[in-house]
Amino acid sequence: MGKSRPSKSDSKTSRLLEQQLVATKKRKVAQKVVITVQMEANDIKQKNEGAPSDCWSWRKYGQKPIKGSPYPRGYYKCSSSKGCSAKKQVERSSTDSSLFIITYTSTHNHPGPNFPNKDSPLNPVTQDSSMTLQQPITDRHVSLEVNDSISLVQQEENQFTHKFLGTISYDDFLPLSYPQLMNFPKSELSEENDFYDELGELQLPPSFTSFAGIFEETILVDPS
DNA sequence: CGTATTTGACCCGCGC
DNA sequence: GCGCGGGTCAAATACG
Repeated sequence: MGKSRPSKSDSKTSRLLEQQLVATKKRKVAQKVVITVQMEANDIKQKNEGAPSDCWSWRKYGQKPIKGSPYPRGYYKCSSSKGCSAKKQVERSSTDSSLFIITYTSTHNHPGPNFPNKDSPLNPVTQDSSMTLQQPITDRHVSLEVNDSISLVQQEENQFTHKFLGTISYDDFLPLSYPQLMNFPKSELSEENDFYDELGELQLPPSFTSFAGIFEETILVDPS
């Protein structure tokens, strides 16, 4: 009978208050990484209808149809959501059903549940990032991208200006967990600058540069 | 029976 | 100010 949610406003209110408090107290730093995964129809038909699985466990908490796309977009949260605000969105390209667009937001606060062969995902990426790149490339190609500009797989210039597209194998950067990759020691970011400027001035360690396109977008919200 | 997914409602920001 | 598009919540259901 009851159609509307009873105590929705209450929880919402408290949550909103909390968010506001946080936003007011300290500026919020949001990170976003968009990667596009090209899979073969073979792979899709095999078993994984949805997105390729990474080493993290995700809990689906929503799905919405996207305007202009026949495929819906899935919203996932980290399974150990207690204290971990890592989120990801999985979407299929409207034109190429073999193209998956995965958007990662925030970072993990805990070690992954089952990590194949790496030390720990929480480790800063200072160890063997270059080694990963030398692994054989599998059949799935991945492109990583900064910002929410949705220009997909293109061969742009090799400069990491504000948009960079690289191609590495999916399995290669899996053990590194891309959200954690964004933990690299960046120079002090001016909080009042546009991220375009930021990305232009980003100083990446040499080993990192060879990663071909794993970047972050940092959004700074200043309460002023 | 416990946990993950489904699914419609709700909320919010933005453009007109 | 209103409508639209996108993101999240949470009750219900499916699944193990």
